[in-house]
Amino acid sequence: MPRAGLTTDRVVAAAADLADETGFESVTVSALARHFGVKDASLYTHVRNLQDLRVRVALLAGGELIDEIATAVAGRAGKDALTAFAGAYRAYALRHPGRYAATQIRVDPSLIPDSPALRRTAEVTYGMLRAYGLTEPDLTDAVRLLRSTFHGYCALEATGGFAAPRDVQASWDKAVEALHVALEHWPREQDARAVADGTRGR
Amino acid sequence: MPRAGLTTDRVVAAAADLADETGFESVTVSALARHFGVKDASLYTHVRNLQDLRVRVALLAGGELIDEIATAVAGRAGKDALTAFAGAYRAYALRHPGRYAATQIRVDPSLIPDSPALRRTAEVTYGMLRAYGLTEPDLTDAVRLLRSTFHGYCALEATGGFAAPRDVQASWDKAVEALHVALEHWPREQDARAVADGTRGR
DNA sequence: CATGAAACCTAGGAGCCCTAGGAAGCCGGA
DNA sequence: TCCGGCTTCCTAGGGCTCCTAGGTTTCATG
Repeated sequence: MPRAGLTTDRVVAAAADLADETGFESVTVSALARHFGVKDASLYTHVRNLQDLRVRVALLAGGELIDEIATAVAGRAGKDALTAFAGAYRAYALRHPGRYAATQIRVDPSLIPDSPALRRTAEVTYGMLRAYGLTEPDLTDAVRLLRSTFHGYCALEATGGFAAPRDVQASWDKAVEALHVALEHWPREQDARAVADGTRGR
Repeated sequence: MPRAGLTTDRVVAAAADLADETGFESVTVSALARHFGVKDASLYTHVRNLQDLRVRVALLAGGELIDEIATAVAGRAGKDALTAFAGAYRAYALRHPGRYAATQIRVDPSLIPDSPALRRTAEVTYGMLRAYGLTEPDLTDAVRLLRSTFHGYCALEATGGFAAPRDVQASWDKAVEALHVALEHWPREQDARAVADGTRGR
């Protein structure tokens, strides 16, 4: 019987495709083995276990995502860069729902430095914000705000969270504009004082 | 042998507690049966299947969440209401990670009208935004922006997405302030035109 | 052609979801 | 008090999953 010619990369790529088709949660060693016409035990030569497979898919997807974002942002600045970043981000999430879901798993922090994708993500994101003239810690706060909104929007959209009869693309564009406004009028110290005296718990 | 005295409500409540302790994904019929000292087949008297159990946990958590938010928002308006809403939202997500994760599952749209929690969520959210003077479709856009940011932030925080050495609570406070700024300077039509001529894809 | 390193296999254990049908507790009314 | 009858909980079992141990086959290389 001829061999399937499996490698770790081929297995991971097939897992990513399967995730996009049927959902990241339903990516299973058995289903993957069926796809290759192979017994499931055979896959454990190329992948340590299911967790390892998922992490590999996550790193693959994270790299693809930041590559597309970096391409879209290249040569742009300020609002221009922000809308390009946002567009590329959501486009990837819609085009590759399973891969995108993979990027959200909790990954062992010890192997984060091994991944160039995560470092590049930080570089591109902070670079995009340079035009807004923020300094630490506001810069980190702004990055967290953007990541949260982008991810939250895509996650809610993916799970059917936006039921209202309003075009989702139009809402997205408005949200990006609103974020741009927030970045331009970023709350500084004197503004923060007023809120601190208000209703915040601590 | 005395009976365990199970009911659907008790099973769902135990599932929610188990979710908070060990994660929503690891809530299993078998584990739940062990918790009650009962065979797993016995639970199928009270719950149709695992999917049904998860939906019930989601509806329970959604109700609890909106109740706490409504209590926090009551009697407040504008920025005051926004910070109260945000604080109650994140506090629930941190205190009940498993229940909160449950609220994010995709639920059959046909049984949404049965759930008063979802209607109340819409009422409270739209009511909170009244002070900002927005009208449709900006109102829906703003609701989507807030939900996205709140959910995205809590989701990223839960999966360890915020690695930078910056206090997460402080970042959250800044994000809420930034959202308030965005709502006060909400981009209107004349502003939108400038962006439309810019880099947006379509 | 031999040999060593892989890729791939069979066999099997354990956990999970779920169904079908039987036994046991608990309630009402006679 | 006793006796149906309803409900709860059980045993039994099938199917799918992850994963390990150890054997066999394929393939490249000397």
